[in-house]
Amino acid sequence: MPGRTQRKFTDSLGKQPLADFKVGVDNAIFSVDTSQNRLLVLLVMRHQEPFLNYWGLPGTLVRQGESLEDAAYRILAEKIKVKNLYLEQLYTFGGPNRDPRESVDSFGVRYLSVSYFALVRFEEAELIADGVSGIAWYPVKDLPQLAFDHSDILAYGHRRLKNKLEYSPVAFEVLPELFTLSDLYQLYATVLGDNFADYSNFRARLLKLGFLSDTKVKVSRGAGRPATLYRFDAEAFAPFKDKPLVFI
Amino acid sequence: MPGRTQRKFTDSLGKQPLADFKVGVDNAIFSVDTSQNRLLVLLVMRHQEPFLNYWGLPGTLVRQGESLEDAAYRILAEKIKVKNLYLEQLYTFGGPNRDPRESVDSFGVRYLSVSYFALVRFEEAELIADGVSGIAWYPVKDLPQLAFDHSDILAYGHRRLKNKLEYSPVAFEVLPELFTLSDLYQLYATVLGDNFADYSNFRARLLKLGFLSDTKVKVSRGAGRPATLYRFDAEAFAPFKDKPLVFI
DNA sequence: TCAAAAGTGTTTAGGATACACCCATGC
DNA sequence: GCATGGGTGTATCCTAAACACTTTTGA
Repeated sequence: MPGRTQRKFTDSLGKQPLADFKVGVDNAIFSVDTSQNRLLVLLVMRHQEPFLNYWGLPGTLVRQGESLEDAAYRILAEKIKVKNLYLEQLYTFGGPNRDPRESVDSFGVRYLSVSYFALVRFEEAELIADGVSGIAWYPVKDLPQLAFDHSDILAYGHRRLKNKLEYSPVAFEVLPELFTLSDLYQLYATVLGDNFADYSNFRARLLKLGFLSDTKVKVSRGAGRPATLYRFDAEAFAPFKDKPLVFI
Repeated sequence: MPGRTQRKFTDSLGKQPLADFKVGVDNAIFSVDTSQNRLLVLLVMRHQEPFLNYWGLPGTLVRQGESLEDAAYRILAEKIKVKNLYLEQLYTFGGPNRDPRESVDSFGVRYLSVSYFALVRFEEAELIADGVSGIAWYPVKDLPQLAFDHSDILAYGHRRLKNKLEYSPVAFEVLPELFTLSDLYQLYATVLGDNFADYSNFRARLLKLGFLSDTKVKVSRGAGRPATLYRFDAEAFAPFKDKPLVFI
């Protein structure tokens, strides 16, 4: 489990031989459905053992000549088409016996999982249905039982996503180039939950920071006053790198 | 490099066979020498290729039946004796060709490194000198050239340590059970650098939070007014878990 | 008695929070 | 006109930050 550890030493293995590993990559791919205020995660139905017919995170084993990150992009590209995304490494799970395959089809080969988390734009993400395999967005508040330790990975990814939003401009990787302040607010509010600042304060704070440039263009969406479109100005954001809680 | 990534997809490997891995664990072990206000990191001199006679992080390869964390504790215990420590996983580096051994002595075996970072109490840490191997504390501000990508790992570990201090009670894992507020302040100031709050404000803030219990015991260290010894009250800290910036 | 370290208090400026309120549009 | 969402302003409270000051010890 990620996080804090405090433990006694256990050095009693003597001089065991080295373990041989296959390395897997599992992706926790999130998106935000702003129309329904839901945070979603991409799950795929497994069609082979172990955990046949369970939902799980899209994953793959790393191939020769392929970097970990390459593998993460490959499996992502096999499941959805997106133009914009944010991706970063999460955590590496590697205890012995975490994967049932270790006991059966192998001579002591261990399976290690490097997990990645990604954020993609829901509206532009096209799921790739290959005819057989189930693939679907699930609300993180209402998940089925998952294969392996994928619920742990997901919980950890969710926590990381919330933290990221608070200090880094990930949101803009996933918003269209031009967006309204409510778009931005919706995204924050649905990811961070309800005990989040109110709209007018969020608005005032962000505008004051000065890295959102007003395009003067208005857009009308149904009823109500038309909203101004803004653009994220990466240069103007530079001074805020490494500063905590920019967005709170 | 850890952190943000945004990149085009590269799926052009066709159906390569899976890669076989050996998995290494590298530890960035930090400690704080409060008497000299320096943040230190533990380095060992390498006595074999690759990078013969370079300094590097203490590391080892994972053995059969051993978890990643077990391996991290094992290598740590081989180098120093400590009673208290904090240890957590950092990042996994696993691109092809990051380790020179991949090209020579193996048939396509890849080397992957899972890095851990640890914080130990400087005063109680006893280096284990095995006669031959060099092993030493180096100030992070003044490092020699390191083997592999160990400088990257270290830089990342340092960043993580600074963040941890700001919201989590790691400091108390590494302070004696009873400590003075200056002890605590020194630790924060030397890790976080000089643009840190002044002593009196730090003091006032922490006491107000209410998870430091006054033991009423005074201790005199040379000249100056004797200091009060405090104890960290984990229960009283509970409400602050998951709250950002508790300590700065 | 003086330097050194611990501990207290005060002042000020900026930001978070909670609102009340005005504006522009579709129907 | 009126509901709907966008946008502005203001009063209050709190805390960060800077700094002056007092207390208690060893030498």
